[in-house]
Amino acid sequence: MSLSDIHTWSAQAGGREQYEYLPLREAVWREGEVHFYGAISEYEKPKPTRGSDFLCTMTVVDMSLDDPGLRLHVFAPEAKCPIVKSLGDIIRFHRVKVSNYKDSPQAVANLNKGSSFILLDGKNGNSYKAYQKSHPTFTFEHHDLLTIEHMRKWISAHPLVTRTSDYLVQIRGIKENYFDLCCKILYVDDRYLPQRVTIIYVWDGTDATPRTLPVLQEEDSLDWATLENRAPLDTLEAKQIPLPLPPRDVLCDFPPIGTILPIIPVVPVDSLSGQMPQRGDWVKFRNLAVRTHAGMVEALLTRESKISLLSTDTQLERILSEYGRLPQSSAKPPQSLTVTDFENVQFSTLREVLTHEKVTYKFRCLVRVISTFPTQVCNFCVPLPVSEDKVGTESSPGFVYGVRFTLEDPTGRLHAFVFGEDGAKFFNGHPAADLYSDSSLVGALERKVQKLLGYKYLEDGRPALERDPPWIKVCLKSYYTDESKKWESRCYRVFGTTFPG
DNA sequence: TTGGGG
Repeated sequence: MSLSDIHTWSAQAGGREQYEYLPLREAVWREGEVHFYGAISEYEKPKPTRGSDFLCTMTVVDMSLDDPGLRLHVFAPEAKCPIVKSLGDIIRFHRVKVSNYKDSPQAVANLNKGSSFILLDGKNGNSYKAYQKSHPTFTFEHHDLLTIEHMRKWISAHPLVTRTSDYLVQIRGIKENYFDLCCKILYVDDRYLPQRVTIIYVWDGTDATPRTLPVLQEEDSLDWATLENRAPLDTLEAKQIPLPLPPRDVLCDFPPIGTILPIIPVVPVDSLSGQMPQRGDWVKFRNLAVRTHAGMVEALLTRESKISLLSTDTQLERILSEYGRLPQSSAKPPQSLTVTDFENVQFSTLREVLTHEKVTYKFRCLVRVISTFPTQVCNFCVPLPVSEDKVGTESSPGFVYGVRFTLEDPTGRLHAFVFGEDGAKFFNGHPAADLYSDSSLVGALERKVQKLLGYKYLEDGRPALERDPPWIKVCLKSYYTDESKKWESRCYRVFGTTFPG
């Protein structure tokens, strides 16, 4: 029995009100209102309109019209919009108007004007119970059962055709002002709800291409004692270069590789309630805007953006080669201005450092130094505290290195301290000294640090406004400063690393 | 009424 047999038969059966369900190819040509069954091949979550309704759009297909199918717009109060669970589900619509838009047929259903629908699972063997219905009562005859069974068989044998977009990129390819992205929702951060700021963290397994950074402003007024004790992940307080990351317990559930892209809705949060994706979902964002903030790429969800369902068989996974832990944009094999001890130790991503199960541990990473504290090289060394019994003796006080680097790789950012002997080793050939009395040493160190921070110079010798730090290898160790709050006081240090300069 | 693959 063909689909049109079923459809025609439906008009003849039974005694009460009858609906003739048209094959979509026929519905497209029919004047006035039509009824049809369709398999959903594309679906966009409901969006507010300028009017009082929400608009939910989708593409429906059947055996008579499967490429590209029929675009369907549903106007309805937010609470009545069809909420489709998976592509390939089946929707039955009554009283839909088909018209033409830009030389293609287009169907419009208006729930305020008598349109109604039921929504069913599209997979074989599932129940015939609608998982959503626009009205408390609806017709359901034997022929409905047959149609659903017939469509399910067809759906299982026919891959759904979805349109591709010229704007579709992976996170590693984000460049343009607007883009589309297929990605997994890792976390929806509502911590800043009082200010009604929500951040949607997404991932697709690829690394964002590193951005240039602004030159650092002089800012040496922070107190060292508070620096080491400040929680390294306390994002909102970080100075100059922010470390915006979800809380550690959330981060621990994230994959170890690939950039986490924050998507920030710049529409009223209320208008998003119906379309806010859930943790774990794979979705397609359409028409996101790009913003770069402190050298990190962010996406903005605007009024023009849309959130679409993605078919569940979409699987994206980075090939875990020997370079799986290395940034996708770095040279292979990696080039580095530094040399580390333990060259045989495998690289870790900064996310692996941040989420490692042990508080104290040692790692080797490929990172960029995106800022230093202090910013002025003449403050890189501090006097050793003079012990009581030495006060008044002849010996001049010694100096040690005391610098904090902000490190970045595609997976995260953290602060790492370069202290004492580890600092002297890092700044190879320049032992700690009273830098205020040694301008030639300051000059030598400045040249090193500017290389590290990726400063570029204009033709007249002035530093360019943008800089592009190179990749360097570093050994990192994690430790804590407070026995009673090990995780809260966790810090990182650079060790076993030499920067010949 | 509302919007529509930029």
